[in-house]
Amino acid sequence: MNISAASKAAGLPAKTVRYYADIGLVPAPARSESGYRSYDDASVRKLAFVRRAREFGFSIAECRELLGLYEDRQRSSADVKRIATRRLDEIALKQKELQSLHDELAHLVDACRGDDRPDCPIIDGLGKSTR
Amino acid sequence: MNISAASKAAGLPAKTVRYYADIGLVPAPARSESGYRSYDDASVRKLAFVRRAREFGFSIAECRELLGLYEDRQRSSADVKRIATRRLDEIALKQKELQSLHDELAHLVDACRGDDRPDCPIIDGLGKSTR
DNA sequence: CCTAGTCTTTCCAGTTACTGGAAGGTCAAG
DNA sequence: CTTGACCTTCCAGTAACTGGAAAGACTAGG
Repeated sequence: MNISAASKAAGLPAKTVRYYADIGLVPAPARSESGYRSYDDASVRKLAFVRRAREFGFSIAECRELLGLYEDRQRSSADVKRIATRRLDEIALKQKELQSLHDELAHLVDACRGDDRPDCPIIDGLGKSTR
Repeated sequence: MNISAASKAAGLPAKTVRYYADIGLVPAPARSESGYRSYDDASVRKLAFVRRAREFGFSIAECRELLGLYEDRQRSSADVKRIATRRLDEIALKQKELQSLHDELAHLVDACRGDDRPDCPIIDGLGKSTR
């Protein structure tokens, strides 16, 4: 499988696939005689695993950790749960922040007539410091 | 006012205050004889305005736009409302994504015993492609 | 067999929004 | 007069890619 087929199968841009090998996140793939990278199903699964983990917001460093656990037949699921739970806490925090952001901004937008007059509650609201 | 007083008043790190002038987001401040930057209340207000806008998730480019409107006595509040509403839509989208992320991950964590056995639903769940 | 078009390669640079750190000048207190 | 806190500039690094140029490889059509 050449890089574009593999990248399609994994759901990642080819550039990113190369990049992940460059930084050693995944092992460098075998090469054809002419130098083309060639991928098998196992590498594609690993790449897709990383894509999913990235979509879950895990950093590259965390993906490295998770991939290690993914490959380690001896790993305990406690390790994985610890990492995932931390991530879950972060997500919850982000949700709260986003909610108050949304509420504040929505309030400002509501208060704005949106006409051609220079008087604007949004601008005024942004100007008011919360600190 | 020297930079550290101004940065404290605006709620930004001094490095960031310098940076904002470097990229021309805010005008370069006056200098003392010895070369120290000196700020007045108006500049601090502008910096705080940017901080708030950044906290709302506006990009530097959008802040530039908003600052322009902030300073333009002729601007219509329709312009501002347009930008803020777009941002609000983005926030709502982000919230939805975060929610499904949270649900999926929470489901995996729930299904995980978190013991020392190598069998782990989180790892398995990440491995399963959604595409 | 040639050619056009699509892959693929490497490498370098740019993105976003800062942040860290070194080397050195300035200022106020004791 | 020396210490220590501030200030300056400049260079480099971060995260995680993304874009693009230049050049080699492969495939199908004529």
